[in-house]
Amino acid sequence: MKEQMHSAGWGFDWDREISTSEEDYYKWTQWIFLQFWKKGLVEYKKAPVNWCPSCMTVLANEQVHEGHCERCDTAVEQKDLWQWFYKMSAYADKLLEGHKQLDQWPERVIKMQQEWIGRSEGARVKFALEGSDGKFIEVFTTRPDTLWGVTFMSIAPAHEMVEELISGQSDSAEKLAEVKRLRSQGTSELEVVTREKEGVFTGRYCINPVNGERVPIWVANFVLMNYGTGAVMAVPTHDQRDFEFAKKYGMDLKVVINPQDESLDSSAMKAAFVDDGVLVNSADFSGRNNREAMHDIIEWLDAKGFGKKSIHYRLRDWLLSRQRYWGAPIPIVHCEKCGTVPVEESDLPVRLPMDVEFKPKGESPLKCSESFMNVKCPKCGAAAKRDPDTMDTFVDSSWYYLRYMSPKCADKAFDPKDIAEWGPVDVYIGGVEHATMHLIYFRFFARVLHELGLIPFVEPATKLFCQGMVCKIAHYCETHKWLGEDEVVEGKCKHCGLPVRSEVAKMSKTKLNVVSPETIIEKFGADTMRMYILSDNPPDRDQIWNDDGVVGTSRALNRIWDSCMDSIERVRANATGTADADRELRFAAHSTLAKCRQTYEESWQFNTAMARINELIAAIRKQMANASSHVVKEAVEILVKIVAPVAPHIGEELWAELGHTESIFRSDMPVVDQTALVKDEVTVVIQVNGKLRGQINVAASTGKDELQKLALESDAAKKYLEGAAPKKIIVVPGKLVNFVI
RNA sequence: GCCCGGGUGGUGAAAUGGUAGACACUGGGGACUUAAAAUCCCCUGACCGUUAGGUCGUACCGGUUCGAGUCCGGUCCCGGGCACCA
Repeated sequence: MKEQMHSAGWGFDWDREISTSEEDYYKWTQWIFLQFWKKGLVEYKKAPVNWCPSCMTVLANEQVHEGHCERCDTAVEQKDLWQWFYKMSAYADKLLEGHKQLDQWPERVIKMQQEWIGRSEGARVKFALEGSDGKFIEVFTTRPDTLWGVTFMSIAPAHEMVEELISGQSDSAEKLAEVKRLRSQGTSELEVVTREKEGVFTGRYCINPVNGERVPIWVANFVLMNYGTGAVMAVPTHDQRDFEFAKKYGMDLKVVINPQDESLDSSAMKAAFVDDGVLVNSADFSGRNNREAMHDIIEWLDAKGFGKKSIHYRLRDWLLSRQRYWGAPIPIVHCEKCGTVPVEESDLPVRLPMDVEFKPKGESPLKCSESFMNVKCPKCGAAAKRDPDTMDTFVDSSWYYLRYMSPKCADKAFDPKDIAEWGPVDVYIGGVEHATMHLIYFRFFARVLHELGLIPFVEPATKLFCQGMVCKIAHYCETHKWLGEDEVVEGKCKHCGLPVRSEVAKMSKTKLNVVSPETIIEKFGADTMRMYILSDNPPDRDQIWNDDGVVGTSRALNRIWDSCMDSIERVRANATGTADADRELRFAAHSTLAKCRQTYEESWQFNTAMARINELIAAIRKQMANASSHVVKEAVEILVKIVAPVAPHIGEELWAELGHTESIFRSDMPVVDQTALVKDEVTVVIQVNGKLRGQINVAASTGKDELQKLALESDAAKKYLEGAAPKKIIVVPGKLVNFVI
């Protein structure tokens, strides 16, 4: 990797190299954990993981296909584990608020983050549990206006009251077995939304506070424990998901909102009515517009003690624990007497042990290391155990930019002086795939570190640029999984002959569709590779990898070299050229210079800048023999200057060949001569009804009236107007004249 | 399914609401050469036409506009994300 970067000529400061897996880095990742702990932002709670009983390991959602393990096809279970969290949801509002100062971040990233954080306003409403002493189930709803239409309640399979609700009934065992099945179904959002909606009736009822109606309580596989309260009121007439569920299980339907001037018949409804309308069957609120009544309904709920206005976020707490080896060990000790106790800062780092067996045993690999696990409680000194888990690697990447600013700092995570000097990051570059996860963790960390007084800024990066993803075709065989390109022969798997499924996907190690730039460097050199990448397509657009065009870039660089060599002759001749040639060449050189400066400094539209460089090369070649020596010299030097940042090797070499003794990278970019950009003649298009019918060349200074006159005299106008007067004439000086007939 | 992007020649693409296809790749033709490579020049969206020129054309359908690849509404397809790939 490093070798590759060197050979490509990327200008990294290797003195700042860091490695998040080294203890001088993860020591500080652990230290930051302790600061979060002190601030009360660390929580230990139970959370489910995907568990493959055959592989004895925790699976990522992407390793689970239709409820089965990707590797061995065993049915995946959900296993509750005690795990560590950062309380990121407490920062939901602050993270949304922070978007206001991110005016140099792409709009789409902000949009995605807003959606991800998902602020929604509504109410929490308590439904009393029938036949209990004061117990209740609390729901969060964004639609308190539909409270009178509730016909059942759905609670998450993982809801803490499920066992209690179901117990003591003749068929409790069957129901619990069914709930267990629903619990095993996985909690990824994609899964939850796509899979068949299923439920189990608990046999119990709760009471709708607004009208005293009995509401059956169901356990439903589309309700998530980590969203809201884990319980939702169901209004099948006005929510499509509830509608489908009610139809499937034969639940009641009750209309509480009618479209304007129409009356819905619940038995005839084919889908939920989700638009706004007029409230009906809703006590005192009947007859009002549902949207307008919302606020009053919430106030009424509050006054009556039925519920409260509530703002809820989709953003969840950040699950840190990983049952893996690589990662920073969580600096916590579990003591029987003292509970969970943080490791003393002076005892950091908690080092990854070396005596670890990697056989999957269904537990963290660290757990088998006696030397690691057995420790004294930092509080009471009694024998205790270390936490066996390591941290999510997203934690490492949430603060590495600070370590880059202060890589050698030995006694702190980073030196405030360095951070003040370098931070925040001026331009942060990464793919959009990080829009919601990494970039939110990254912002969350900066905010907390700021509140801890450790960094002076709140937002970690002033400007964000998302380069497009490099994609390539990837192949998948049912038996042999992801295949490299050389393992596919005529659309079939080389190993078993089965047809492969192919898709264009982001390059990734898992999908075996990665290409390295080395082959291009070997064949054409680093300059060609660098320039080709910039020429090929706009940097923010996804790209399907293809190196067919590389020869074009290679040829362009050769032409630059040849032109420079030729120019040396011409310059030495001290020739005087024609005025036309001089003017054209100066125009080409300075307009290209202007484009490149603007591209490098601002727009980053490199592909079009590279196209303009090609045009300048052509102009130099065309005018070389006709232009004056000093103009040729100027044009060639501009060319070399604008090429050098992209192709530094050839740039430096040519600069020396042109007679300069100092490095090109120590010289300034030339300044655009505006007078060279002035054109005295322009082409104006003649249109008839918006269709191109001809063109005329006129002086650039031609005004509107004069242009209209000239256009009327043009051959095209004569031909298409046939002497008749046009209904309307649109004149855009310097551009076009459009006759409407 | 939801959120965010994208869709323009054979290919990568260009185009402040104003000449669609700049610049390249591929392909075709030619020059140079004993020959080949390299290099250079010309052509290369489709259809009609000998030329001049014309018609169509920016995923699809509709709208706004003198004028739409560009703006608006809807549809389809592809990619990214959906919280343990990182």
